[in-house]
Amino acid sequence: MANEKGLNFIEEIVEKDLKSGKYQQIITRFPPEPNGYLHLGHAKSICLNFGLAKDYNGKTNLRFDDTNPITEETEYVDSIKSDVRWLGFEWANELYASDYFDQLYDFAVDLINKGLAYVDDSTSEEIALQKGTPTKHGTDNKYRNRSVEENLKLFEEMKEGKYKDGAKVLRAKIDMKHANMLMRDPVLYRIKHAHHHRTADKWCIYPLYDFAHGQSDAIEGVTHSICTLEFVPHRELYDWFIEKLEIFPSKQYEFARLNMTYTMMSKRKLLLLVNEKHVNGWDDPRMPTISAMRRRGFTPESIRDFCERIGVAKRDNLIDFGLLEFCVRDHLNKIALRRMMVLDPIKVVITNYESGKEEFLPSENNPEDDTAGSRNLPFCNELYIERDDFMENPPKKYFRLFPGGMVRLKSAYIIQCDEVIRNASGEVEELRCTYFPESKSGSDNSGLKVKGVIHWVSAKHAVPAEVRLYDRLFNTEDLGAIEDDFTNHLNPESLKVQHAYAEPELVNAKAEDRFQFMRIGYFCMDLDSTKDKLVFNRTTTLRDMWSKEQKKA
RNA sequence: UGCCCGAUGGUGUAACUGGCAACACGCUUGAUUUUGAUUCAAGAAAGUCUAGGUUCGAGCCCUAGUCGGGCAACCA
Repeated sequence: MANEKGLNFIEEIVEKDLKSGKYQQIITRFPPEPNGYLHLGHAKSICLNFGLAKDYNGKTNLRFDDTNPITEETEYVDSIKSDVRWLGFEWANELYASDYFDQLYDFAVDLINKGLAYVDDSTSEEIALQKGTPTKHGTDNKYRNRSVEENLKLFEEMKEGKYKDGAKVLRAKIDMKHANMLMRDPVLYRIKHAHHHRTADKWCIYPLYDFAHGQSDAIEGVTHSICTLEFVPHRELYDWFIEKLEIFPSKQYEFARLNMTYTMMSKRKLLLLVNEKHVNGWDDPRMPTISAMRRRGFTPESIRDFCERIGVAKRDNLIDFGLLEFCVRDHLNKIALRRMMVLDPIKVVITNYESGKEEFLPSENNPEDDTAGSRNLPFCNELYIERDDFMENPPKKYFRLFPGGMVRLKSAYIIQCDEVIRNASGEVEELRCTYFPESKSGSDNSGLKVKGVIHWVSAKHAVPAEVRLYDRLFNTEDLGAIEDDFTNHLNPESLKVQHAYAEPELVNAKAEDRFQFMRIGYFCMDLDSTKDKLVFNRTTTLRDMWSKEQKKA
C-alpha cells in the first residue's frame, strides 16, 4: 500500500474499491496510439497506471489503440514498448484494439439489432452541420429511421467493401438534441480502404475511438480506466455503450495532463518538428520524448521521481522545468562518475615543472559513493584550464585564477599565475604559472590556503571531444497561451556544439554512460560517439551560485 | 447563449474527510566543502477566488457569483 497520507484522488478511489470488496484486484491499462513517440506526458500516465497496479497488487496491460490505420506504424509500436520498459515497467499483456475488431463488429451488429445504431449516407460535412453546436440542438436526418434489416444489410455491405471511403458510416442512435455533443448520434464505424499495421487488408471499416476504447477496457476487465481530462465528456458515451451492450462495467477516471514550462507536449506538433527538420528526429535530445530524454542522459529513476513529485489532480497545471532538472541532478549526483573536461581552453604552462616529466595523480570517481574508486590523472607542465576560470580584472568575491593569484588544480597542485600572454588580437592565449610542489593533493604541507579549486586536463594527454550543449527548445514559458504558430517560439540557440578537451580516461566510455564533468554539468555519451571522435550530450548544468551572484551585480 | 470540469504560498501537491494550512521545487541567509556542486542549518512566502449561509468551529458542507479550462474530427 502507498503511504497513509497524501493519496491522490485516484488512489483514494482504488483503495475504497478494494476495501469495499468491489474488486479483488485492480486492472489498469496504458493505451497509446502508435502514431508517434511517447513523451513526458505519457510518462506521467505510465507511472500512474503501472504504479497503481504495482502498489495495489494489480495488473496493467499495454494496449495499443490502433483504430486508425492511416497514421499508425509498427515503428511506433516498437518505440513505445522500448520506452515503457526503459522506464522500468512491465505489462501483464501486450494487446491491441485491433485484436478485438471481430468482437467490436459483433457489438455494432448487436446495437443495430436493438435499434440503437443506423447506417448514415450523409457526407461528413452534412453530419457536422446536422450535429448543431454546443449551444444549438442537432437535427435528425432521413437515414435515422432505416429499418433494422436495412441497417444490417448496409453495414454488412460496408464491411464487404461495397462502398467507397466516406460513402457511409454507422452511427449510434441516441439523441440529436443531447446537451453533450458526443451523444448526438456519434459515428461508430467509418470506411477506410487502408492497410492496417496488424490486420493488413482484412478490414475496410474501422471503429472510432469511442466505439473501441471502452469496449476494449470491458473485454479486458479493466477496473479503472484512467485518461486525461479532455475525455471527460466521453465518459457519458463510454457508460452508454457499457449499458446497452451489457458488458463489463469499467469505470473511467480523468486527471489533468502534464504541462511544463518551455515545453511542447503535443504529439501532433512534435511530429511536425520532426517532419520539418526543426530537430534531428524523435530522439533529438532537445525533444520531450522519452527516447530523447534517454539519449540526453536522463535516468528512468529521475523521470519516475519527477512523476511522483508532480502528483495527480484535476486542475490545470504548469510544472516548472526546474523541477525536472532537480530530479536528474539529484539522481546523477549519486551515480555519475566524475571526470574532467575543459570546454573552452586557455593553455597553462607551469614554468617550474620539468618539461619532460609526467606523473599520475589519483582522483576519486565519485565523492558521493565510496565504492566508486578512483582513477589516475596524468599531469605535466602544460595544461588546459577553463577560460572563465581566469580573469584579468576579477570582481569582488571571485576566487579563481587572476594575475598574481592562486588556485588549486583539482586533485593536483596549487598554482600561481605569474604572467599573461596574449595573441596578436589581444586575446589571452597562455598563462605562465608556477606550482608549489608541497601542495600536492593528499600530502599538502605547503601551508597555503586557497579558496578556489578548478578543473584542468593535461595538454599532452587530453583527447579531443565534441560536446553538445542543449538549452530549452522553446523560448516561451507557457506555450499553451500562445496564439501564433508555435514554431515562432523555437529557441535558435537550443543546441551549441563545442570542441573540448577530455581527460584520457573518457576514451573508455560507452554510449549512454553518464558522467559529471566537474564544475560543468552532467553529460551522457551519445550514440554518435566513436573511438576517434568522442561525443557527449549535456543533460543539464550543475547548479551555479556564482552566475547568480554575478547577475546580482 | 447550453453542457461538463476546475480554483490552496511564485510553482506543484497535501491537510486523519468539519478542529486554527503541511511537504517538495524555487527564493534568501549562514556553516561545511580540494566541484562556487553536494551536504547541513535557519528564514521569507498563502489565511485557501468572492459574497452570503449552516456550525461552538469551514480550505473541506450549502447557495449565488467570478475567473480559468474543455466540448461542434468519418483523430485519439
